Amino acid sequence: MPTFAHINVSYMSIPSKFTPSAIEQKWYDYWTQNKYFHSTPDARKPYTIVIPPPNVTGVLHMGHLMNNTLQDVLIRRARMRGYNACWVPGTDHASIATEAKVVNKLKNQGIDKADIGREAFLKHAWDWTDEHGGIILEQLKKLGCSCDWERTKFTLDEDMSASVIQVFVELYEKGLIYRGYRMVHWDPDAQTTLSDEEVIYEEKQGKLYYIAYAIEGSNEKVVIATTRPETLFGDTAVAIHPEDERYTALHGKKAIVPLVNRVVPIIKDEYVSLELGTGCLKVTPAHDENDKILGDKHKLEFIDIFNPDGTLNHQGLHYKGQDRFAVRKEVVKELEANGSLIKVTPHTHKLGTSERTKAVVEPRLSDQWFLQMEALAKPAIDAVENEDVQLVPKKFINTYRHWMNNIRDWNISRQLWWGHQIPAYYYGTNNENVVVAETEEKALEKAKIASGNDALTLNDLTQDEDVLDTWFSSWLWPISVFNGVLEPENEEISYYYPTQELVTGPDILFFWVARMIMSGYVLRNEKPFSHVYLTGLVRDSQGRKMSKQLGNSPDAIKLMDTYGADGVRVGLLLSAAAGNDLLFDENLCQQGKNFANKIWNAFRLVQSWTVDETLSPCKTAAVGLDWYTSKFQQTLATIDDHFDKYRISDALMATYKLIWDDFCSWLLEIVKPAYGEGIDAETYQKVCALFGSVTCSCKLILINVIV
RNA sequence: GGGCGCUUAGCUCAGUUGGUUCAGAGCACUUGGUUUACACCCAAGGGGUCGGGGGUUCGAAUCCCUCAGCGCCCACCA
Repeated sequence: MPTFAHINVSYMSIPSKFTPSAIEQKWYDYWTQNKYFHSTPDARKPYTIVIPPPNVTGVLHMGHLMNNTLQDVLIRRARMRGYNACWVPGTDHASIATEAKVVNKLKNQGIDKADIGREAFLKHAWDWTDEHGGIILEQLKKLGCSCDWERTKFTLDEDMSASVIQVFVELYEKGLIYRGYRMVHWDPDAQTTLSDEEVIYEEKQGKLYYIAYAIEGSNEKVVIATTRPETLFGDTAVAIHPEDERYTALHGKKAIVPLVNRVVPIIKDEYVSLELGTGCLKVTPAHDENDKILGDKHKLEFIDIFNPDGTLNHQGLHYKGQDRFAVRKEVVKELEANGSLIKVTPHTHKLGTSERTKAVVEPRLSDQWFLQMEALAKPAIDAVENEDVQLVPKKFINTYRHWMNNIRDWNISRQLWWGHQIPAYYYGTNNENVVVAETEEKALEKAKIASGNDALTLNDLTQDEDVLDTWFSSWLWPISVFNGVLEPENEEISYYYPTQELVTGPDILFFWVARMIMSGYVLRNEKPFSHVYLTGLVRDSQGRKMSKQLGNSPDAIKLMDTYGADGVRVGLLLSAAAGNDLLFDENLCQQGKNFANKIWNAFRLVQSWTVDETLSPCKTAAVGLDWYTSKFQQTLATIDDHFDKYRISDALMATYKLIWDDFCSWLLEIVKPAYGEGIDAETYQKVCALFGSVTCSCKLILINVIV
């Protein structure tokens, strides 16, 4: 007896090994023998999908449901068509997000991360991971995802970590990775740098402050406009446009920064706009990217006024130790009191905020590791442009190309502990020399050679404190899960790579997809996947983004309990046009649940019939069967076509109508014997066969249909 | 500021190369039926100047221009 939908939630784990497993072989035989689906000429070739690894301590949300249902449908279809389908699951250590959670947890216990040190902190982080990790994988099983579970990977697994380190070393040796003192995005909450992609610009209503700076040796003043008066402690120049006639009198003069009374030069630079503000600019080289350029050009002093947590350091004088935003208010008051504040006007501007912590990002100068991107981007751009890697839907090609053509070097170091520690080792009296190697021992060898000093010992080496950006491990995912970094020629990677599909959201097109394409070419000179299916965002029925704050995101687990995994899967797929956001409505899950029940009821009906051997084949039924058989073949071709074009919801709708309207409402009604009467053997047999085939087509989507 | 996309029935969306298979689907709705598979059913039905305006064409939801509204991505401007 079959178990069903909302009653029972089960999952099938179908392992795919290099040689087909027994279960797999059984599936394959079943499909080929029954010819419900034509096996393709490519049958038995690998068909691989690597899962976008969810955060290890994460919980299933609507996006996951959508994403993984799609992957499951694709992988089941491949399996049915006779491919050796392999779907690799796994989780991501999510450096910054996980570390933030652990820091918070410790804080609640009155423990400060800095006090306990790296080792003890990592112990806590691993405890946390062991406790919460893997929950999300169990939830995926509940959703019915037929992953190859014994292949499950975690980005901090030993071999995965070794892969990351090796790639770092390789790219460093190729000269693609370098260390540089740059203006980077600093997240004062997480106290780490961020890559450009991790900064989200949000429009904020701010103010523009007009402040008078005195001119040295005169009673004149010059008025500058700024949105950040608190940074005046770091001012080391005032800039004007060389041809600005309003200010020709200032050429060669010096200005006095209020409050600090620092005498700074008035510099001339074309960069200054004649229209904006007052045409006169304060220059804070340490805290603004443009000002840094001016600072370098005019050889200005760089004065860093902030502590890592966003409070002011001793440069902030009497504001030392106070938060930057509190200081802004106080500085404005003080300026007003001494008459330096001329006026304040409202001003909207885009503020950079941290993707993870939402903190306002601070531009900050520091030593960081970078990966040169320009050379890596070239083959990756070509791959997408000539459709060697196909983006579905195509509209994302433009976005992709634009980003890739303007790509900047990737800041890959993070001032965190949870992650892959950078394999760079410093030595020398001031740690001024650096070597990069997979292990401490290898580093020591390199250091000895580089320094010519054979007496160096491990104690003379200090490893870089920083870890790598999480995405620096994710970008290797399709390769590293098959151990393709450490053993580039191994059987598995040669067989499974490149993979066929990547299913993910457009929000990580740059974070992840583009970088995987780049890593594929730089490490293996081959694309990582042939198709990228970009799903839409799941929104609520009013079109709002699902978010914790709004509380409009349904509990994925509860949803499955209410409607069954099948109901939820159908509900999501019904509106799953690629690349379009979908407005999620629970009614669709209800529809999905109804669909599952419809099949269940049809099964009960057929089961209830008793065969009467004395009856000769019914003629009406034969006509019905012929009609339905042809209808079925026709629809099957349509469904296949929809799938080939990634029109998953259309494929589902075609299946839905075939079963509901054609099979149930027409065929079964025609064939159904009158109450109390039996059915002839031939008709019964044919109906059963057709029923088997009809459920085959929905097996892609419904996981529990077993007849 | 630059780029991309969307606007079709009450709702969510299809509509691929412009032409009697182009005005569609599902849900919702209305009416009738059915009470021994399923009220999670069956049948029939109503409902849209395809965002506004202009143009190209024998012919436009489909191509071009323009306006309006919505959304997304990118960008260092005080």
